Amino acid sequence: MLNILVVEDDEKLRKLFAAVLTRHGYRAVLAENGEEALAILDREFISLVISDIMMPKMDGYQLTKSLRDAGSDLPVLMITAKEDFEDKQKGFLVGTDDYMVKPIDVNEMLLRVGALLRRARIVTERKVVCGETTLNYDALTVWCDGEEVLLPQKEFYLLYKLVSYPNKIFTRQQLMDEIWGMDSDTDERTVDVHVNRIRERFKGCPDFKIVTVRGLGYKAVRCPQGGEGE
Amino acid sequence: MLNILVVEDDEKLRKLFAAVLTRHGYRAVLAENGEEALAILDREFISLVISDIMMPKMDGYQLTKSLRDAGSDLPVLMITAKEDFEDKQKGFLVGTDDYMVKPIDVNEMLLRVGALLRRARIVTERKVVCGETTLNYDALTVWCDGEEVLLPQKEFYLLYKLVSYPNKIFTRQQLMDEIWGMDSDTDERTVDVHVNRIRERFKGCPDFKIVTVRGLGYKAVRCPQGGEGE
DNA sequence: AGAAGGGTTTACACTTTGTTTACATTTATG
DNA sequence: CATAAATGTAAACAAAGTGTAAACCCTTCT
Repeated sequence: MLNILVVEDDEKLRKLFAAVLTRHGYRAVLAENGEEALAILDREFISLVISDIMMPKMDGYQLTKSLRDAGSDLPVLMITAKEDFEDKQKGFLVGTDDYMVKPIDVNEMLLRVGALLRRARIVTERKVVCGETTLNYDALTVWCDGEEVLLPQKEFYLLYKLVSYPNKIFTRQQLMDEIWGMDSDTDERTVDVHVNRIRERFKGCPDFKIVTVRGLGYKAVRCPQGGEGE
Repeated sequence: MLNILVVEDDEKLRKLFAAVLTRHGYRAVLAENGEEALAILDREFISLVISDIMMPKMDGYQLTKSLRDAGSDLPVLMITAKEDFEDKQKGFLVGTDDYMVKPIDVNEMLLRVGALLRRARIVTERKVVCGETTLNYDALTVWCDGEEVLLPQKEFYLLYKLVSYPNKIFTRQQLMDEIWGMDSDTDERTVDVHVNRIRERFKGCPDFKIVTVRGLGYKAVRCPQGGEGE
């Protein structure tokens, strides 16, 4: 499922967009301004941002600029009012990928979202390769040892996160925030259980291992491969 | 060899596209505007059109419209500048199949060309083969296991869609949008019921399987066959 | 060694999601 | 017009995924 972050201060619009996106198989994540958006981006895997320009606290330009400055190439679809439009260079100079002028036609929005996602997917195939093993984010599958396994969502996202940043230690809290969402009231121990399930499932896989870092959390390590001797 | 018609008034771009396409095994046919393009289409067998929107004499919208009015469903990949987008209805309503926003990334272009051709082939051949099984779009029939079965529309289209893109996961919503239409108010669960009917009907068929991806949707997988090769 | 503080494992309960069935409604067909 | 076929709806049912808790097992530190 693709997560789309909608950054819009007008509640009505926000809800409208969310409804439309949800209806078309995306998951909409909502923020009222750029600050909130950045916080969310920090902890959730977002595939595309739809952002208004005029907003309190942090506007769309600033938001996009922050993203680009941080080296992200997340696609951004900007929403402008006609009035804002005068300084249209501004928007694109900071790295917007596309824009729409209010009033928004939701079908147009869907088309643009589709086109941007297609492009983004082309540029960044969402796969992680680790030795002979490949994780396919879109299919929730792991190709390992000659067969493709379909994982449950939580397990997959957890594994994907860990394997995407090999050797990086994640605290349980970080993992919870990212995969369960900030406002989940699930117990931290649950992470352990899922790690256990993943370990069980891939105990035969020679390419990676999930290592416990006592007192801190977990990390994935790539295992050096046996073209060499044992 | 597939012929691709490039309609672009900027000579530099035209040559760039031609070079890239040629290098990847297509034959590029060039036109400077819509009028020229139509003339060429009249006398050459073209598989796909890549057209700029803004051009002298006849623009991309008009070209596409002429094509569609003449009953052609040739795939058209439109190239737009961001500014063209103002009169948004225009582009998509006349039947563009996909679009790219300038500046064009040629790799992206190739991928989109590939995708469109693939889709077009499915559309024009109007049948999909999967192992020993053949789906015939025009007759709504499935040749499987030595006999031809006529399916009800919904069941057929659903199956056809899934089998046309093996391994690709479709959300219920995507399938609804495609087969029932965007503004259908039919319940998503209905998809399940049809999937169930299809499964029941083809439980003996060894060539494909419809797999549930919990929390996401459905996908078709081709079953590796004993003995047979590719 | 023994206690304390993690971490792991297991079993189970609960929730969410998908499947199946029966039936009502609509649409095609003779 | 009658009948059958196709489709949609609803409800009962089944299963997978997920979370909780408790028991167990290490490591570390005094």
